[in-house]
Amino acid sequence: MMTIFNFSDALLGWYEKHGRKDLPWQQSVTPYRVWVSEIMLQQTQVSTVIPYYQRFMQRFPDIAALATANLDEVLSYWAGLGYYARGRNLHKSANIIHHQLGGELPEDIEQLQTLPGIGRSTAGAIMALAFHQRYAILDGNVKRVLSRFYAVEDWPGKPQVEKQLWLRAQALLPDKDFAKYTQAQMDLGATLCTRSRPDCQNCPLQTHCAAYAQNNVSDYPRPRPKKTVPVKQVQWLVVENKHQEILLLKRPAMGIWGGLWCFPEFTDSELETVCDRLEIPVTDAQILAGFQHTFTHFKLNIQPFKMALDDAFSVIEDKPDRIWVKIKDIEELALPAPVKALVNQL
DNA sequence: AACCCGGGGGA
DNA sequence: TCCCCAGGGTT
Repeated sequence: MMTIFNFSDALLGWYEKHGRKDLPWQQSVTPYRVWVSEIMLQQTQVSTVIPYYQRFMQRFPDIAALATANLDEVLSYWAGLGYYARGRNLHKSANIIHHQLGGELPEDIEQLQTLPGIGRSTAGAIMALAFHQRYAILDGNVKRVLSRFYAVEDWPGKPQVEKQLWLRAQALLPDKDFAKYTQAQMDLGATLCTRSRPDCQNCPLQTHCAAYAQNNVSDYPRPRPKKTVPVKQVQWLVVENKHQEILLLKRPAMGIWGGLWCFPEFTDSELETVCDRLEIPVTDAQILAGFQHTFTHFKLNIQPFKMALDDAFSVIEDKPDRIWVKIKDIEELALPAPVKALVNQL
């Protein structure tokens, strides 16, 4: 008697033995806990997320706590995780839920996707993990697994390819155990069908994996087309007053490091112009060690300077987007990684 | 140094 | 509808 290979059965069987069941967001599961974890897990690996998740849930244990907190505090809990729009959107969505949707996450995929920060894949994950409904996800793990399983000959980020992968993902859904199945896919991609050195010998899908049959698993997924990245130059000014406080400016909500605190930044301006703009006296600046910060789309060459204001300067009061802060209190603030790195050098 | 990754917003 | 953007971590 011939049996047909069943993808979801194979995956679920593997999950029972080898899947992860002790992640923080798998304990006392609620839609809110699933939601926060899924947002943090966008672009970010489990091991990085865990400590942030613990701290975040301790401070914002439910939707009401998050909605009523101020955005700066939310961002300070996000600082270091990257992609700060996620934190802003999480806060914005919590407010929409708290004030307009009766305080609970909607149990409806269309409505979930209207909330800022929740796209199709995250909505699918919430529907499956929190509400046990039959929805597919298509995160990086699933894209990698399916690209290999079907030997997909194009970059999975390409819109046309992505569309096909969604269809595949939906076609493979089981008819029950949606939460387990969703977790199983993520676990397989994260722990076994990894980008480098996948453990094909222990893979439940090995017998029907097209890439494995071709003996070229590591050629999938096909890479993103390359682009050359521009290098940008920027100067940062570390201004210290007589109270050993540092001047930080809040960046605009849009763009790089939106809403986070940074050193005053300039590119070509004269020091005099910069001081003028900052309403501080022109003082000799000392050059500090430069360093580079790399993004996917560009590189940033950062040249910091330090300026110590003399006793004659009386501190101008803080404004909403401008603050004088003691080094030891700086940890409380939402700072991008290279700012934190420079602070640690001071 | 190259590569990875969900969603928003503008072209 | 497509392309660009964003940031820290891993390899």
